[in-house]
Amino acid sequence: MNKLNPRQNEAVRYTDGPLLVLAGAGSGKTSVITRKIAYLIEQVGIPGRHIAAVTFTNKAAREMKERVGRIVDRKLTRGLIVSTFHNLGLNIIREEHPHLGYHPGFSIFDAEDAKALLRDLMLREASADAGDELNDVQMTISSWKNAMRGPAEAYSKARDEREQRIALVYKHYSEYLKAYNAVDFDDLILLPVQLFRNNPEVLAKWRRKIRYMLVDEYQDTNISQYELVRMLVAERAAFTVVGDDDQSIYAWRGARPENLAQLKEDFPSLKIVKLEQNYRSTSRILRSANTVIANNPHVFEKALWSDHTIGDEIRIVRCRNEDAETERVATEILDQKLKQGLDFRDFAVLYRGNHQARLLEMKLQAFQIPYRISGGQSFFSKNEIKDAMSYLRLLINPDDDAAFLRVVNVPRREIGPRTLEQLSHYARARNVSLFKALGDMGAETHVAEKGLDRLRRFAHWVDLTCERLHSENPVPVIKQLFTDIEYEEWLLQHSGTPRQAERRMENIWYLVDSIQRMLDDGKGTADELSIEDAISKLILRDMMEQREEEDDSDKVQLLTLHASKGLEFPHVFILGLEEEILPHRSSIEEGNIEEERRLMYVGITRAKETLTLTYAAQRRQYGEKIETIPSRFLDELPEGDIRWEGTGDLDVEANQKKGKATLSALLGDLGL
DNA sequence: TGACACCCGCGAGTC
DNA sequence: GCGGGTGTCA
Repeated sequence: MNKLNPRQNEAVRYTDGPLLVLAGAGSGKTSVITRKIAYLIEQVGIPGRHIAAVTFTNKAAREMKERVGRIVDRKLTRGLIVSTFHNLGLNIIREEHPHLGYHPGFSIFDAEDAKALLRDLMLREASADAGDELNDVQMTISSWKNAMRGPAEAYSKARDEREQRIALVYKHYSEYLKAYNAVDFDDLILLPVQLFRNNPEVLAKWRRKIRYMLVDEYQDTNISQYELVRMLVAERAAFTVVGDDDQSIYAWRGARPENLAQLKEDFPSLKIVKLEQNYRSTSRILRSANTVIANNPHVFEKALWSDHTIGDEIRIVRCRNEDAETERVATEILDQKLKQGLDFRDFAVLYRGNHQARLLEMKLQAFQIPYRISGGQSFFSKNEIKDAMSYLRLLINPDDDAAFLRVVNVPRREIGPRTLEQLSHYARARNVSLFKALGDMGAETHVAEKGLDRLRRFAHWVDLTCERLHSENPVPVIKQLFTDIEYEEWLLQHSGTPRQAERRMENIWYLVDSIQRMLDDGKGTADELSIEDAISKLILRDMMEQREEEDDSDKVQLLTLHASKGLEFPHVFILGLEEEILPHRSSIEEGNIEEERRLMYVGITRAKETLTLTYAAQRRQYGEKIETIPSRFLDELPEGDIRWEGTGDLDVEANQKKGKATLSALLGDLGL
């Protein structure tokens, strides 16, 4: 899509004031943002280093960066910020850490580290009951942070005893993070906001730096993210935000679609441009999406249209039970692939909950259909990567207790829980990190001589490696580290097969390589990274996707409706169009049907050519068979654009026959 | 440290 | 009904 339509053009060229672009699904919003960056640099004359474009995911940031790189001269994009909110926050914190009381090389606790710390605090302080589940505590603290509420305020505004207890844990949690020279993900946004509030000069400096700001997926911003944007753009209000209130599906993790309407109040001169031409789907698919979403109240009205053909009817397939449902999808994929000469990658199956994928997976395997499940284990949650990252974190910040505890006995150094408990007791009494405690722990402690000895040997080795990391070429030092600890041996002992161990070791080398690449990339430029910078950036980077994209083999895509946002597929199936599934039971109970409807809307608008909705008349749920009720959203579809199938019963056997026939046809096709 | 019994709870998942 | 997490043995 090289030529912009009039509305897109307007969105790109309007730079006189604050701009909100309401971008419907498939209306080319990424094009608008990238073209606008080019326009700002080339036509308006704002140097790239004074422009910041912010997204939510690394993937989106990467894509945008790449697209800008394709249309703008590399020299002109120097210093241009295209990053996630969290990366921008990290850069601000890194540059301003003295104002915040952090030391260089501070650690970033991921959700797991944070959880471990909270678990520890809850056990220790007994300030929270067993009734306060760990996840619940973590979520509550996170939501307070996202709403920019500190521990003191959280305590004073606590509505009940439970919240008071959590506020106390929150207080200790913050203190410990600070003591560990660590921040969590929420802090990456929160700390810059607090910094800007308390230091007008620092804020002024960043306002001078960022002269124009663009925000993608604006409906997904939470309170603190919006505040960050608002503070940075100030009265000058040189910004463009792009969003779609109908695709707001993350309220449960703090997103505030209200921020769209709020913008109009905070910036009365706000101009609004609507992108309503859809370049993705057939008009039947769009009409269906429009009529469904019309059942939601709207602050901003919009209607998608397309000049594509009318396309096939939306099919609603009733199946007898969930077995028949998933089997139907499998056989249909084979059938359509064969009849229409399609590839497996042309199909996507969407569902409300991850568990729905399990049965589907089994059926696809049975029919030997290759598939890819998104949302699987990410690169950074792999154990070996977590180990490696913890070693690196420990090297740049020895006070990082979470990292220390993870690696102190990996591989085995025969430092057991008893020794560690005594060390941690000692550290707690003196309010220092475990590593520091180790440094000045004397013979007066009750730590057994053997344990102490082993701990000291470990500490000595860390110190030594630390020193070398800063005085020598860092990457060979890191490689040496894994040799030192005989990590490969350890993997061999702890993996199922030698092949698996080998693969896991390859992951480690891949990680080391990317550190090398990050250091090389910035060499000699203003973006040159120190080893500390590179490591902390890595914590926020998901390299998994890059790896997967290399392997773009021909597979059916299986994903949740949430994970499908932003993607498109020629042929889409959505499973489980049933009350209590879509809309989800808890949403019905909470009275939050609107977000479920948006989820349905997102699902429908993923489809380019055909859309098939299925439901099971009977489903096993929590062990018992229940008669289901077809989803209310089915009734909201335009009657003229849908076709019901399988309303008669007994289609399971027919399906199975059809499936077998298709399978043998396929095998015949392959000459098997 | 691993094998196994038992119990719980059942939503989506970015950084 | 089942997967995952925890606790308890050897």
